Amino acid sequence: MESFQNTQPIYLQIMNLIKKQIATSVFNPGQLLESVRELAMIYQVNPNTVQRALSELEREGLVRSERTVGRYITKDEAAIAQLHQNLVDEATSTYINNVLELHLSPEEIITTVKNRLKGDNT
Amino acid sequence: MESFQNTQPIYLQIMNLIKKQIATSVFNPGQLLESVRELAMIYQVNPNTVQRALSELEREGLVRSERTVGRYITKDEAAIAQLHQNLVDEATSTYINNVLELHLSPEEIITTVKNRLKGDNT
DNA sequence: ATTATTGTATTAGGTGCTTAATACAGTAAT
DNA sequence: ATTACTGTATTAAGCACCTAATACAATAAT
Repeated sequence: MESFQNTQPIYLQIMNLIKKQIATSVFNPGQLLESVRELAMIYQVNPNTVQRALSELEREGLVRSERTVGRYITKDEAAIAQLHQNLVDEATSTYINNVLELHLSPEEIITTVKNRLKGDNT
Repeated sequence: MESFQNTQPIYLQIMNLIKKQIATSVFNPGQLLESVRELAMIYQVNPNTVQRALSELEREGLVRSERTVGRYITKDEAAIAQLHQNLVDEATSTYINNVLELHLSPEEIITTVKNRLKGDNT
């Protein structure tokens, strides 16, 4: 049960979602993933779209497929730690670039983040 | 002369680009904008794509078109200030949500941002 | 052996985005 | 008046993404 934006390909959004779940141990190393058809039901999308997302994740080495059994999350915990770090770094870089382009000073950026964390505005 | 991602519609990327330029006074209030055909040359895209982006910006009240003269940036400086604030808020919300989902604590978020600002990693 | 599940592949159709090629009406300058 | 520029509109084509409907080979459980 997930909803997706229409401004970005769904298969990319699913990839990012699963990456986050791997990086935060929602899926544990070596764990068997839900089947393509199950995930398609959960996400309310076509099985082909899930297949596309998982194939890309496999190409990146984060999951591997056992042809008639299912898909497993990688056991490589170092790779998972690296994934987590990359996701944090990428998000941070994107954000800092954005607000620098909006002419915020480093001090203003810090206070902006602090204020948002205080207010807990989700 | 701009390059765009292929994961998001170009007209949306152009909208965001122009919004930033309005919010940071690259374009001043009331200023005449480059023509559709000029912008298409600059961005290396089809005039129709620029037209689409500018139409949406007009719908949001940020530019207005003088039918056979050109397009003007809004004179409403309060609206521009509001635009700037909205862009900052939206970027910050998106970022905080992202890193919270990655299980970073508020303290870790602050130090991550500070470190990135120190390192000046663009 | 049969049944249900797995990943994978194929075909067809629909939609949105982008490009290309024109065209038109109105303004400004010569 | 002519010329060159505006925004705007239309048509056709191509492409990526998504869906729907199947199908197949291999595994696991009964």
